[in-house]
Amino acid sequence: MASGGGARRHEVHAPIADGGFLRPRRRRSRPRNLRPGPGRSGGRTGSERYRRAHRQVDRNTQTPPPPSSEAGRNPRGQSMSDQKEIRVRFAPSPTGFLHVGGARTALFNWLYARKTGGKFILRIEDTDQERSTDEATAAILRGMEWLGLDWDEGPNAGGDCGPYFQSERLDIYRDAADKLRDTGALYPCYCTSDEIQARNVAKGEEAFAGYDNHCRELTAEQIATFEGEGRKPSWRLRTPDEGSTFWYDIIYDKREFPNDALTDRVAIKQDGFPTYNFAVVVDDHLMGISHCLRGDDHVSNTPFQILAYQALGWDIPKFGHMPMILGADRKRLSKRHGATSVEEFSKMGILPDAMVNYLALLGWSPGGSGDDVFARTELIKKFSLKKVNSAPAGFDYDKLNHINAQHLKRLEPKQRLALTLPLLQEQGWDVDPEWRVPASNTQGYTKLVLKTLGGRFSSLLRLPEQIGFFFTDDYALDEAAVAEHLGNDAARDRLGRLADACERDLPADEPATKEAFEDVMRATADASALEAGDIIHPARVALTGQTRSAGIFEVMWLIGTPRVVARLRRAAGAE
RNA sequence: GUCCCCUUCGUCUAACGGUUAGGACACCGGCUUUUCAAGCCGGCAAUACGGGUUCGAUUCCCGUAGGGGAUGCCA
Repeated sequence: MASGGGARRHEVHAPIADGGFLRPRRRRSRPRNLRPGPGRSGGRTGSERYRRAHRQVDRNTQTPPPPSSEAGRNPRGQSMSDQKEIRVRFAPSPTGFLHVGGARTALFNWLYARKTGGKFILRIEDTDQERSTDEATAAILRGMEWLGLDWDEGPNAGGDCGPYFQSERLDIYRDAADKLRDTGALYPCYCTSDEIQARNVAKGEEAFAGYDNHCRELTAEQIATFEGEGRKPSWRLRTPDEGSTFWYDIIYDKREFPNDALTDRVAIKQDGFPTYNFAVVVDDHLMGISHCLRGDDHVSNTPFQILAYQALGWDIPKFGHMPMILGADRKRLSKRHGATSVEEFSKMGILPDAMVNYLALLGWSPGGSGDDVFARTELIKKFSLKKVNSAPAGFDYDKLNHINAQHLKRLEPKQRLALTLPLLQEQGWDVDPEWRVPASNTQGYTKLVLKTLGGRFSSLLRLPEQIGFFFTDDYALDEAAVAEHLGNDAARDRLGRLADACERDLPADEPATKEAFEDVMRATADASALEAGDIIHPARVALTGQTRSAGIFEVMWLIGTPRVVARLRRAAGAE
């Protein structure tokens, strides 16, 4: 933990840190080498140059930007990024499936790009060799495709700023790191995390209290000793001890961190890979990212990243940190809350458009009053980063289901058919010419079946049970319904009479209309001095196996006379 | 421990410092109907707490409580 010393620190250690201003500016003699070369060890940790370099961008650490100008929200007090092309990105690390939090982050970036005519870039952050897998990358890509979040640059899409896998950009990070080593902004640290923790504990602090800047001013001898022991350094970014680092967050407005609370974080790991915090800066800059929109959990990484931009002498993008998504219990969303990967939602019968609609509503709102159901195009039209909330949002399955049902209901007949046909195939359902139904093929028949569903077409999962009895005689029977409506002689007798009437009064060789079925049904009821309902309810159970269905006369019309009669007789004969 | 953030009906949220605090989900009731949905109509339900500032605070400030995040050579 940086304490005391302040700016004087650099002076005090000048003999060590500043190897000599007469020295020719160091070339990258071993650009691929992440360790200090033998001749380098004295090297200039470069306090002087570091200070100078840092002063140039000090605007960003101490002086507030000009007040109340249009550019006032720009950390650098410039308006140029307002004219710059808008480029945003989603940068998942492939350590698992695409979960709702990541999907929402991706969505907001996508919406912003589509809204502004900017570019949406997908970058895979696979610098963690231990945890990154190809399967996870594939799963994330699948998830993105399912959601319909198409990217303009990235895997399978190409682009001028590739490669889009961080693991293929190691040279690039090395060059950037070399630049920083030259200025002394990066210095070697030989501590292991165990050692750091042990020191923290020894000082009476918590083990995870952070790095204590132990190796900040190592002498040449010390470095030589460590190297002699065969230790390899990580490279940490020197952070200032005074002042503060701040930015104007698109969502939170001003965010400020006192520099003395910042520790020197690792930029290049011992294995030569960059840390996330370093790679993200290099990539965002090189890929021309104008707006860095990400989860709220990155807020405390931002000062470090800003410092890295400054050390590199690069423009700083705008940052926007969106609230987290929590479970219904306000805890971080996890498996025990139910589905968390977008593919699970797909299996649950959620439409991509509905998922996108619901996710957009988590932390964002179009404002005003009215319906919350929006088509994708409406979402793009209405979306605004300014309306993004700063409070974490809880995930609500009820609302997701409602929005899904609404999207399902608004589908065109053609779209409904397209969703249903594969389902039919799965079940092996087909239309039989013997049925005497008003359609000659499965597709036409299904179209009619779906039409009867009307507003009942609200769940893909329930669909098979909703329409099964149209296609097969082997449909499920609701036992309670059977017991209640078909469990007595009177009801069975009525169904027998209805079957008789159907055979007697309906045309034998052609499909009967639903009106004809209704006439027969009502006439049968009248003849026995019954209410129509007394015969309709048992008939529904007999014909569909359920107490609830589409209008019964339409059902009969689509099932066809032979099957109607057979099912009625079967029920009538049941004991 | 330290740093940062958040807090409006149960949930998602709206509200230039002046509103009967609005909408959506869920829930309840009614209408409609051959059932179930759908649809339509109606109902229940909130500014976390305590102090300020102000003629007036959901809104601005401070504190408290609760929640979240960070504090990694994970991203």
